[in-house]
Amino acid sequence: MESCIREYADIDQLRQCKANIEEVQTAIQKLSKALNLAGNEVRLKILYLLNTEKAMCPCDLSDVLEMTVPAISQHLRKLKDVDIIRSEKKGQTIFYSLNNDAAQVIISLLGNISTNEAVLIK
Amino acid sequence: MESCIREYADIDQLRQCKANIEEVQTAIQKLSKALNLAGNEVRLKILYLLNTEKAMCPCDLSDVLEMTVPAISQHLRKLKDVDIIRSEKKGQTIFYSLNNDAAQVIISLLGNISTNEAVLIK
DNA sequence: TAATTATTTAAGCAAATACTTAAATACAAT
DNA sequence: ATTGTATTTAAGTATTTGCTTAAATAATTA
Repeated sequence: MESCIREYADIDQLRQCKANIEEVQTAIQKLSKALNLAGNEVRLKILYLLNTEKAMCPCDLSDVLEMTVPAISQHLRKLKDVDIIRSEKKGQTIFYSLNNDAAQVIISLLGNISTNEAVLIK
Repeated sequence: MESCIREYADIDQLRQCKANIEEVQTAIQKLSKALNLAGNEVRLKILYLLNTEKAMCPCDLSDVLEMTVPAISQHLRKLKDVDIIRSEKKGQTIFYSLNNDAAQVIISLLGNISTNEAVLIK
């Protein structure tokens, strides 16, 4: 693209950056995917609830979050598709819970949310 | 909505959840907003670069990320709108850098990305 | 002052998102 | 077997998103 013409553009720095970015490419891609999923108010609430309540069914979540069951179900599917949550069937009820391995990043964000001064976003 | 009819639905638990959610409502809203911004591959790369390079201009970012300048500029604006980043003008160049206060959450996520086993997302 | 460079803004558009409602599936109970 | 409950799936739709290109601003240089 070579859009920089500034003579004081540090060509070496930029080359370094490109190499650097390429190295973390897949890690960033995965992280952004996880953050994108958590970056939805409804889904973050679901994750928050699963973190505090251990396990909940779509029906309960629908109640608590005051949303239709299909809407909840579709969010759950997205989270399950990337293994952030897992499901366990008991009778005709399906209980969802956090998959602690993959949800680690998000759990750490949620952990201190109630007493969180770190969230200074406008 | 009252979609749960299961007799073993713990009504008290659900009421507790609702109260709980209401309490963290604004915190979750803010956090999801931040995560949503970071949950975009291009923006996460920008944040990663700003974290390692201290400050960069749209022009440099355009070079490194191989995207048009307007595309970069629009991402920067979104990040700036919520004060995750700030800008400093030097001549006709505008240098963007992380606003450590508001970017704290994200910085902590990026900090260990290169050696990150925590990101197990598919 | 005119041309160049860095950046933003605006308009347009294709793709993604998040809901809605209706239908399908699966299990349970009568 | 039939009805009822829990859930998912599918189709439709309005909104949002992230780019594109072109034009507008602003600062620098010739």
